[in-house]
Amino acid sequence: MAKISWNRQKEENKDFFSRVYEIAKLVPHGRVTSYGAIARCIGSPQAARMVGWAMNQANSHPEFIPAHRVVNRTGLLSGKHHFGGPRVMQELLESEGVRIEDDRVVNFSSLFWDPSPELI
DNA sequence: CGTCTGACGCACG
DNA sequence: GCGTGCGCCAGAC
Repeated sequence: MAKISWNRQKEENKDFFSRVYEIAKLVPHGRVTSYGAIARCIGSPQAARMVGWAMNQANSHPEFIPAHRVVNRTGLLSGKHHFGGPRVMQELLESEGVRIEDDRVVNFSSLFWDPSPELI
């Protein structure tokens, strides 16, 4: 039983990551979403931290993942230190027209893109 | 195997 | 609106 459930667990984890990346790729240019929103969207509302981990691993993913469009629920650029430099994430967002003030997305509630209704 | 650590979110004050 | 504490769960050591 151990081995089978272990493999199943492994597959579910892989599926989880794949779904996270799939959602992240759907975020429109110039819009942002949150880790928790992605987690809710794939049916694991308490896995927001895992979404963060998935974004951390997004570099090694073969496809391009716009991880800079994913921020925390307050619009804070909590992952900016993982883009090679502390300013990279902000510059990427600003290049898309998203204004940043004090590491926070300006007008976050309007720019927020909720994946749950859109994905269906 | 126990413990710590987070790119989180929520409740509480 | 902000700081603190806690639950969450996969990895690192």
